[in-house]
Amino acid sequence: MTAVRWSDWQPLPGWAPTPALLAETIDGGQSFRWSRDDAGVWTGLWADCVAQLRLHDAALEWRAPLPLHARVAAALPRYLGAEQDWAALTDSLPWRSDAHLARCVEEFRGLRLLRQPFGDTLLGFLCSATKQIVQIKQMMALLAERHGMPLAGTPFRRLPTWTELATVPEAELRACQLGFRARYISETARFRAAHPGWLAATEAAPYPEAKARLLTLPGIGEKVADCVLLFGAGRLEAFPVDTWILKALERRYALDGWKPAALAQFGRAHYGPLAGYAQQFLFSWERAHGGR
DNA sequence: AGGCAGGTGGCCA
DNA sequence: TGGCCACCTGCC
Repeated sequence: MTAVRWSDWQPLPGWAPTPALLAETIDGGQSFRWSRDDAGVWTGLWADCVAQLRLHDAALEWRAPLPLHARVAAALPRYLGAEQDWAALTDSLPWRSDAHLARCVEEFRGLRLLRQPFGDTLLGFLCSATKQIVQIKQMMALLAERHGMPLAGTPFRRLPTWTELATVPEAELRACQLGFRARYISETARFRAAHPGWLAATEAAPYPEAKARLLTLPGIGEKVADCVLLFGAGRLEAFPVDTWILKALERRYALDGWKPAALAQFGRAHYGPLAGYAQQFLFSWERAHGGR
C-alpha cells in the first residue's frame, strides 16, 4: 500500500477548541470513526470523506488525502457544525437558573454537536446498545474494512451504505463483533431496501414524525432514535437519555427515587428546545467526573 | 477471571 | 405502566 498523499495543512476558522474539547467533540461518543495518533493528529471518516485535524498554535487545522481534497473542503465545515452559532446557542440554554448546567457549560464551553450523515449515524447507534465507545469503534472499523467501498486513491474505506448492508448475510455482520445487534442491522437494511427514500424522508421530517418513524425500526428505541436525530440530523430538541444522563439528573438535581421515565420527562421540560445541546454538556461533565 | 457495558423488545402482573 | 430478563461478546 502506498502512503497517503495529504494536502497541505490549512486553517479551519471559527472554532479554536482546546485539545480536550476537540477530543470530547469528535471522540466523545457522538461519532465512532476518529482516532488520534501519537503526534496528536486526528484522522476521521464520514460518508465518503476522510480528514485529519490538528491543533497548531491553538488554531484548528485540517487536511485531506489529495484525491478527496475538494470534497472534504466542501463537507468538513458542515460536519463540524460551522453552520450554527454555538456561542449564541449556549447562551440560550437555561444556565442562569441552573447552577449545575452553568458548571457544565463553563467546563466545556465551545463544545459542539456534529452534523453527521444520517445513514452512518443510524448504523453507529444501532450498534451502540450496551457497548462502550471503544467497542463501537471496533465494530465500525470492521464493518468498513470488510463491507465498505474503498475511497479511491486512499487506503481508507467508507462505512457500508444501507443498500450495501442489505446484501450482507447476518452471519457476516455478527462476525464484525455486532452480537445480537446484527439482527437489527439486517432487518433494518432489508426494510430500507424495500422502502427507497424512507431514510431521506425521515431525515427531512419534523422532529416528532422523524422520531416516530425511527421507532418503528427494530433495535431502535427512545435513546437511539434521539441520538440519531441529534448527531445525524441536527435536531437540537432531541434529548437522548442514557445511563449517564439518568445519573446526572438524579444526582445533580437531587431527584433521588425518581423513575427513569420521570427523569427523562423532567430533563426535556427543564432544558427546553435545545435540550439535546444541554444534554451534551451534562454528558461530558458526568463522564469527566466519574461517578462522584 | 468474570461482571458489565451510551438499550431494546417481549412477556408478565 | 412498571418490572424483569434475554440478547452477544470483548474490554477493564
